[in-house]
Amino acid sequence: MEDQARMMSGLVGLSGLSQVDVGDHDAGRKQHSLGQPQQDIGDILQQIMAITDESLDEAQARKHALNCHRMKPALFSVLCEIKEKTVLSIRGIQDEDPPDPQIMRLDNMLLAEGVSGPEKGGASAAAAAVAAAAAGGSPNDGSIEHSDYRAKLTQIRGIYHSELEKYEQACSEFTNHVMNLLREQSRTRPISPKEIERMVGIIHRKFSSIQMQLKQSTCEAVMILRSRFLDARRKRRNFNKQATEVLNEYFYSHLSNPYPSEEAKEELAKKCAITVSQVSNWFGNKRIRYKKNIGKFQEEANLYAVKTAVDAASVSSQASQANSPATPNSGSPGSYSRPNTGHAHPGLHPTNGEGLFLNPPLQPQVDTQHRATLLTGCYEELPGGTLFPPHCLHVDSGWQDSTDPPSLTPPHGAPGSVHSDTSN
DNA sequence: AGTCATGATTTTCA
DNA sequence: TGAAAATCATGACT
Repeated sequence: MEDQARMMSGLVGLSGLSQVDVGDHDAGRKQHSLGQPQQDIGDILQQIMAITDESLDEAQARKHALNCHRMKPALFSVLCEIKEKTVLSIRGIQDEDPPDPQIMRLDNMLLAEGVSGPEKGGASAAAAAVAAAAAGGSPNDGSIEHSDYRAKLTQIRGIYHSELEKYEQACSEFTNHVMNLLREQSRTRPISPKEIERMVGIIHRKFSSIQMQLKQSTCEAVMILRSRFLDARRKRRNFNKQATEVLNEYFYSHLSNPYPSEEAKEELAKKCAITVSQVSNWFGNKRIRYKKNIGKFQEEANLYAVKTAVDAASVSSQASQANSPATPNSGSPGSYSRPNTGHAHPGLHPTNGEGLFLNPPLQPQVDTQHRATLLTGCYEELPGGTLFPPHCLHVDSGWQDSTDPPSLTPPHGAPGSVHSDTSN
């Protein structure tokens, strides 16, 4: 019996080499309950402590001695019996963990943001999504910001993958190490495959919690990057002077119907080096602000009326010199006329427009030579020196349907190269 | 710091 | 779905 106890203490000591709990406590407890004197515990502990001082060779030799001990088979069977009675330590352990919803959420998020998943599609898709969300920002530095965003996302992606790889490598290394250890120990004490499995599960759970932290940090980083990028679109930059002029020219020359069609918006956007949505914003703001305070915009309106009239006159005189003036604005290169005529925005404007305009023919229509002439003539007829009558607007019902198709005015003084100063 | 102008966003509506 | 209206946010100016 003394031999057996010594052997057991040796076994416990050996198992102490591993920092992993492999059921040694059960053995220790059982040993105590088998009636061993209390002081033996002290001996065992001493041996456990002593084993750390032993060299590897000594430990191996000791292990070998234990394995060759004549009582070893007997001890092994006793341990098996003990094990049988203590399977409860294994019982109740869930074999299969349901997938953690938190990890699933993080995974989905990382996939959507282009951090995990296929390299190319993911990152560029996310960048495209952000680009789309940021539509309305300046096209110039927008591309810079997009590339900046992409670069940062790639950086995050790189760090995430390298860290993930490290974790996975460490996890598999540690798992292998523990499994080898357990397999080796299984020669001296009973270790069921299920126990090994359980141990592997514990290790994987530990590592997956670390991975979750990594995923969480990565998600946070992407969110911060994203919010920073998207916040940039709120940063307002004034359009440059030329862009404002172009927009104002269109607005005041189509004051009767300041609703540019999609094509016109695209043309304007191109001319002003801004996006179509910015053009829409501008017209939306302009209409509402003009309507709210017509008086304030009177001077501006006059200014652009004169400007467009003068430009139209000069354009038409050039055209008459060079060509037949019969159809001065049709089909000529640079013409901004649109093919569709009539109601460009059916249903968008109130239908009660009849009689809203006190002087509809006075609308500055500079699309044709005749209209330009008419326009300049009209100014003289206007009383009180008011060049641009605000009457074309019915405040309650908005703008009347124009008899004139919404077309862009000829590119008077069109800026060949408009640069956004904003850099907006 | 206060004010105004103006581009962008959000809400509401037809 | 696009426009109106309200609101936010920022730049420029004083």
